Amino acid sequence: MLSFTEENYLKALVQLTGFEVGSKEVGVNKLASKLNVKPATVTDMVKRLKEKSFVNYKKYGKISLTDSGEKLGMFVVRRHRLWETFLHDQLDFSWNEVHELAEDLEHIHSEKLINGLDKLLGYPSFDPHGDAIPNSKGEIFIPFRKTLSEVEVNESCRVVAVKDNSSDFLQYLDKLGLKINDTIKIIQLEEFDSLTTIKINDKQFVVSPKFTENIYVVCPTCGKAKNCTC
Amino acid sequence: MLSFTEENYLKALVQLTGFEVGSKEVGVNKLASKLNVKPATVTDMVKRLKEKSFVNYKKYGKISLTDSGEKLGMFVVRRHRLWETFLHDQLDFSWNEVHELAEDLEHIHSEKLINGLDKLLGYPSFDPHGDAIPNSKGEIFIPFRKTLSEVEVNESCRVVAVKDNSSDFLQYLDKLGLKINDTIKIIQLEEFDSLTTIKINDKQFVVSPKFTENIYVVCPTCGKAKNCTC
DNA sequence: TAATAAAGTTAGACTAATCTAACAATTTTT
DNA sequence: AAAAATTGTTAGATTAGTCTAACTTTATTA
Ligand SMILES: [Mn+2]
Ligand SMILES: [Mn+2]
Ligand SMILES: [Mn+2]
Ligand SMILES: [Mn+2]
Repeated sequence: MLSFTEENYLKALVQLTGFEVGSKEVGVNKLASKLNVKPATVTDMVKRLKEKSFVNYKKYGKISLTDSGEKLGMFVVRRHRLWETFLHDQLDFSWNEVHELAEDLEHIHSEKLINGLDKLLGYPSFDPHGDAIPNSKGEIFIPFRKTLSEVEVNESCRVVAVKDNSSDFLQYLDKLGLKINDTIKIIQLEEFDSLTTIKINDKQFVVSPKFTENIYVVCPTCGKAKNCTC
Repeated sequence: MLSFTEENYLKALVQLTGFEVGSKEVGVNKLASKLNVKPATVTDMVKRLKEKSFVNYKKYGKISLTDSGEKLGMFVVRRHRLWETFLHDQLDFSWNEVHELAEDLEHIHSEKLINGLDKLLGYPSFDPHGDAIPNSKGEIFIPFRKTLSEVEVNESCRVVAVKDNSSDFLQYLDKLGLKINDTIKIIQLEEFDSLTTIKINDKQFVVSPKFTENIYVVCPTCGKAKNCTC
């Protein structure tokens, strides 16, 4: 059985090498800062994870997940996102309250519990932040999306997810009244400092790249993010 | 914040000194065997709990809970029993599957979560085994009950709780088809070896004291266990 | 290519929770 | 009251996960 800590390492590796763009490998320092521990600690732990065949690694080299490591990490993500959905849908938690608690709940080991939860929630595909939920086989299907910063002036788009899940950002979105599935129209873009004027539900706001780069959107008509001919 | 282990000690102390009959104090050996650790381990831990003012204790003396220790222990029991009820009522777990999982879930710290669960479940008073659930103030109300072994021949009674929560016992009850709220009639008692003939839903069984001493019942008419004049 | 910077490792230490084995105090029995 | 049994404590060891400080390897830059 995996310890909480081992699970956190595997989940972090999935997040850093799995569904993020870029490489399938990661360095000790990056993993350490993701987990808020010192590099020395990671070196130690990675050796143990290698012992158990969850990672590929050699001294001074990069770290990557083995198939079994990736699968286990993916299940932690599944549990995390299902709990977030449960808290949000069944217990009326807001989207900025669910993450912290899910960090604990994700370590409860029971396939029956998690599949029961999945059923209770109606087999949701996305969590309250719009992130895809891995299925009971550990498979995840992430739809193509682009960030709001990639949308042209005068175009409209539909919000499908939030990239930055921090409580600060989510509360800012609440202040703006922005929710998943809302439509945003780009009114104007100031090239000089990238400040963008947008319209959400007929209300107009000026937002910075910190906003536009952290909102995932698709075409409101066809639901695609690429090659949309609408 | 309390560790899992500290919480388990406080819960065990509540169970041994709180709602069981008898003394409000307990010895190191008894606590050790309840927690499946060695007495030496308990001595150590009890010193730490005393440091934090959760127990009263002096060398070679008995252990008892302080008010704050009892309150915290009672909240662990509340969480445990609410989770058991959730698993049973919402996720269709049987009453012999809930305990083990609740042993883990009871350590998730969130007042909001637990009160949300309480509301979702309709503020239940009893868990799937018939045990009283402490309320959000940490108060518990345990109704008077007697064991089936105290019921006279030819009398009927209603099952309100199960004393032995072991999976083995619960599965035996399932085999007999016995559930909370069922009515049992004592048909005959063999004084020699205390074997008892009972009737559950018109079916007759011969059971041993291991059964009759582990089933809590009340009068089917007035719901009382003492001074019933029905 | 040599110097410097960045990234990674090692050694040694700490804490919480546990154990075993030896010992000490208390209680019960004779 | 002495012996025996029970109950509880102490000392020393172990394990997982973490840290700091010193050191080594690899990468970047001049
Ligand atoms: Mn989250
Ligand atoms: Mn999420
Ligand atoms: Mn239980
Ligand atoms: Mn119970």
